[in-house]
Amino acid sequence: MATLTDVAKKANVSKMTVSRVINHPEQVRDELKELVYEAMRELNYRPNAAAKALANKRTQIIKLLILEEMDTTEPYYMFLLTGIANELDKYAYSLQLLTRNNVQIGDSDGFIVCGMRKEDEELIKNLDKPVVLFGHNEMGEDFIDSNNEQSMAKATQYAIEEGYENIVYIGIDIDEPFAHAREKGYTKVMADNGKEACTYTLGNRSRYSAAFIKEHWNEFQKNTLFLCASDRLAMGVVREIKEQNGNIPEDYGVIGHDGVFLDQIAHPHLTTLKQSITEMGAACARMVLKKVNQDGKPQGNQLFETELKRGGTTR
Amino acid sequence: MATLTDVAKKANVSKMTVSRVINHPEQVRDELKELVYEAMRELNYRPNAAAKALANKRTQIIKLLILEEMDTTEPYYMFLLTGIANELDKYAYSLQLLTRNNVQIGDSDGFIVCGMRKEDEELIKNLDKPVVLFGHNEMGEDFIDSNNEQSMAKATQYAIEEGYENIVYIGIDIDEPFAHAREKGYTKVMADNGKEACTYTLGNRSRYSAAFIKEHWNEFQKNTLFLCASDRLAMGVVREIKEQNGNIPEDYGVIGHDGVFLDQIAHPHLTTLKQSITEMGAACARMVLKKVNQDGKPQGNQLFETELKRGGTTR
DNA sequence: TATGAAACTGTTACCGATAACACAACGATA
DNA sequence: TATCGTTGTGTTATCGGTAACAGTTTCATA
Repeated sequence: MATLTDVAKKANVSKMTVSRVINHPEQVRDELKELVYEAMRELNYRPNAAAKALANKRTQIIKLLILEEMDTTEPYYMFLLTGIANELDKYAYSLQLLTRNNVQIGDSDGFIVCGMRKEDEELIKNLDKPVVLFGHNEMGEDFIDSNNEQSMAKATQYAIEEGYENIVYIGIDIDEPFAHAREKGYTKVMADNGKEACTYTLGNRSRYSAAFIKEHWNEFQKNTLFLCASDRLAMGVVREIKEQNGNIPEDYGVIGHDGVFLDQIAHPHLTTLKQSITEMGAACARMVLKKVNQDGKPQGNQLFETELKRGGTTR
Repeated sequence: MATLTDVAKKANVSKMTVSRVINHPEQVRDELKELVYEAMRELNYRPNAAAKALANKRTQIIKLLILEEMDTTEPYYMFLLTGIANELDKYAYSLQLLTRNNVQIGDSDGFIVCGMRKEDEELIKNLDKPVVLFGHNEMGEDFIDSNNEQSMAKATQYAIEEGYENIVYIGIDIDEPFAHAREKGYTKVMADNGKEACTYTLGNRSRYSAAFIKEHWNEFQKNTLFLCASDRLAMGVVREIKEQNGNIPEDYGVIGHDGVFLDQIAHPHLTTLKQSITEMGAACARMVLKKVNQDGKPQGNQLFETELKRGGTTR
């Protein structure tokens, strides 16, 4: 592997000049810059991350802290991970995976935290390095999230346009911002269209939503659409409607939310609001790195649109 | 953060002695060792990975190369990842996630490769650092895998003991060692018990197995168990049996394989052969690190047992 | 033409660890 | 007692970068 020194020799300049070309190119004459770039190309120079880290008193490590229990968790973390990892890679940063049990181990330059619940505030506040959250929060931390409200608004609008007479919202029974935002998107559009909102909330398990449908089956007339706050809930709804011999999608429609894996496992495939998790992961990575380089300066937040992906559960 | 030098001062020895206590403790007198340990504890010393990496001409990075397409992939990679990451963490190593598209980027001390197919041999052979595969292979590379043959043998045995008269094997239609091993486990136990093997292979999609059941429904008498090479196939089978109004688990049994996520999504939960992916991940990590420290010396392979996890699809 | 600020570029020291070598203390051997 | 191998510890140089400072060139200005 070629080093800075090799490049410097080849370009007939000092190591420092090469280092500058990389980190502060504006301080170097164009002429020399060209020479250096040329030498780097010829030698296929790749900076040594360890040396860089040592000199900068950095670790070149970002930790990803996953607070959710993984065995109950949906597989979207895989996408998040690749999104983050690939982006970090570009800056010679690497990713370290943490769970609740090993936060304290070792050093890093920053954190990305996901699966956070309210009771984790304390934990987050104790982190001594720049933090970006994956998921909305109200404690003022920078975050990346889906635009949950807009997402559900879009779905509701779509359901109305498709002519579903009754639109029932099945939300998640948890006091977290994302859950409220999703519900709000629904109620707002319903109100705007002079329709009456009909909202239920359940624990996020397909058997709960299945049980719910079973119990209330006679209340649901034909031409009803069930707008669910997660694909998991949507799956339970679909399952029970089929059990009751209801017709999907003619008489009953179902829309889920998340669009990661579950929607494709379901039969028929779910109509869902798909999040672009990989992109959001990349955004998380960019945001922490920026924050690291700006000495922890707040970066605000960034919301991503979801895509309405039509499956076999709506007409 | 305390450094080697700090510890050395506190213990009244040279840096080198401290370094030795860490890396070659047998070369240091017990008396001094105690002093050093004491100092390390008091200062809460954590070695600086970057410095270590630089001095050792290592990167302290292991790359995980995932060759499968992730959107069709089951979420067990999350478990694999945490298994690997947590283990690497213990040795101040970090994990870098790669997909097919960015193998060449940057440096590392070793590779863990998973989702490998035969056509990837070339790619693997070109890796210039120690490699451990997750998944059986016949190219002589060290690997970690489930004991697929034994796993299916166990399931077959179980099905026989439970009194299922006919046991049909639904395998995956792919020419890879794991697929053959699973089938072999089945056929062997069937032969040993004087029963006739009945084997089909399909593409690994639930709609294929569902279609298959539909097509052959009249051939399957009551008291048949379907032993499937994946939970995905098992899900399709369950779906179609229900569709045909077959009784699960009384008249028809279904056993899947993998035990990661899908078995829990299915309704009822699948009886499946659960792999302990997290442990296997840790084993991968240990193996590459050992290989790295032994200059690439072959490590052989390691097979993990699966656990027969009873769900609602067998009696 | 002398002068000083601005714009570049080079030198030195250092980040925190380790290997290789140098050296001291020790007991065993002749 | 002189010599030697062992064992244990310290010294030095080095890994590949970067910041801080020092030195040089350039050019507008007096």
